[in-house]
Amino acid sequence: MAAEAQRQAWEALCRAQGLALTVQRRAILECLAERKDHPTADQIYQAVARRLPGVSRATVYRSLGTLVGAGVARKVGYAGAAARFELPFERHHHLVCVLCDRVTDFRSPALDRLPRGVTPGSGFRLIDYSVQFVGVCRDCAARGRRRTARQSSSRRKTHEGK
Amino acid sequence: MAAEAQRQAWEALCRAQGLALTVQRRAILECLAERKDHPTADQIYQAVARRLPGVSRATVYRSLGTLVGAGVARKVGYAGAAARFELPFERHHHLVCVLCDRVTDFRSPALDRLPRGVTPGSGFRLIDYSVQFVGVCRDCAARGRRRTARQSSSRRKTHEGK
DNA sequence: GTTCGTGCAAACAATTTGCATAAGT
DNA sequence: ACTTATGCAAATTGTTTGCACGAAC
Repeated sequence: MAAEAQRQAWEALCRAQGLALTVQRRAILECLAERKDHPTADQIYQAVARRLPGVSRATVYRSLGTLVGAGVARKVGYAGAAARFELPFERHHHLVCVLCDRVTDFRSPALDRLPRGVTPGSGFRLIDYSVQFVGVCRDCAARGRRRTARQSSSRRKTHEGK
Repeated sequence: MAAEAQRQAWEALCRAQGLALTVQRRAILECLAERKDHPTADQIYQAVARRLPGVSRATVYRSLGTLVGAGVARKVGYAGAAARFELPFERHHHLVCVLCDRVTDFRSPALDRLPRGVTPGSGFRLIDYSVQFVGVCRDCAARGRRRTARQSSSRRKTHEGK
């Protein structure tokens, strides 16, 4: 697996920008590397806390901010909902569920060379782009739900079960 | 101007779904129709409150939710930041600034026929899609800012001035 | 030894909710 | 009349911050 390569890549990135490689940051990055869903900051906190009891939620939020700023991690998700994170590997796009806010990756060769001649003009400094498909995910559709029942999110429990 | 047509369109939409056309909702929709930026719920609240003193922030949030659910309005914006809203007119895409969270419309014929053969498979019920360009907007680039100085947001003041 | 990062607790900001009242249809 | 929205206030949730201590370079 390319896990090792991936780790080295982010370590290099951090060092290049003078970011200290603390245990906490490593744990966060490893957490992101392990899961293919797009955890919220709080979910990451919980995962990290399992291996690293005593971490602070603040640290997770702060680190995520730093890592995103450094380009090591990426922030995705639906506006108005909790931010979700991922490691920026190969280009892909996102399916966002308006009901549960969950994000699913979506790859499509057809969409991969978008910015052909597309220059978000007038001084906009492009960092990244992706196509966002908004809709209702399979799970929510199956359950026939309607409202954004904002499933008693994080803070303590780890819902969003499978 | 097509303003009148637009208004009739959304009134029809609301009626079709049994949504009451209250003064508040009208005000909200008119506010959205008037401005070309993508106001946050709170900014909408403030605009509406100017013409309709006494409105409640809760009403604005609730109405926006309802309207989005009915397809009369659309929620856009950057994950983790305050949600922003717009009326869903002709297809367009968004430039999102990671520094100030502001959203700018971006039209591009090249991007308009995206979902050609693109089927976000496996049970995902597509409602809408758009390309999100993430980066630094001209203003922020000019100011050479760095951090998400989360400009002492809304609640009372109306920054984001231009 | 500095500088940068963490933990804690508290502050903030964004959004939601329960309930009684006031519209809308 | 009946149903659906509003206003108010309070509760939740998501995220940020100030400060003293501890860890990386």
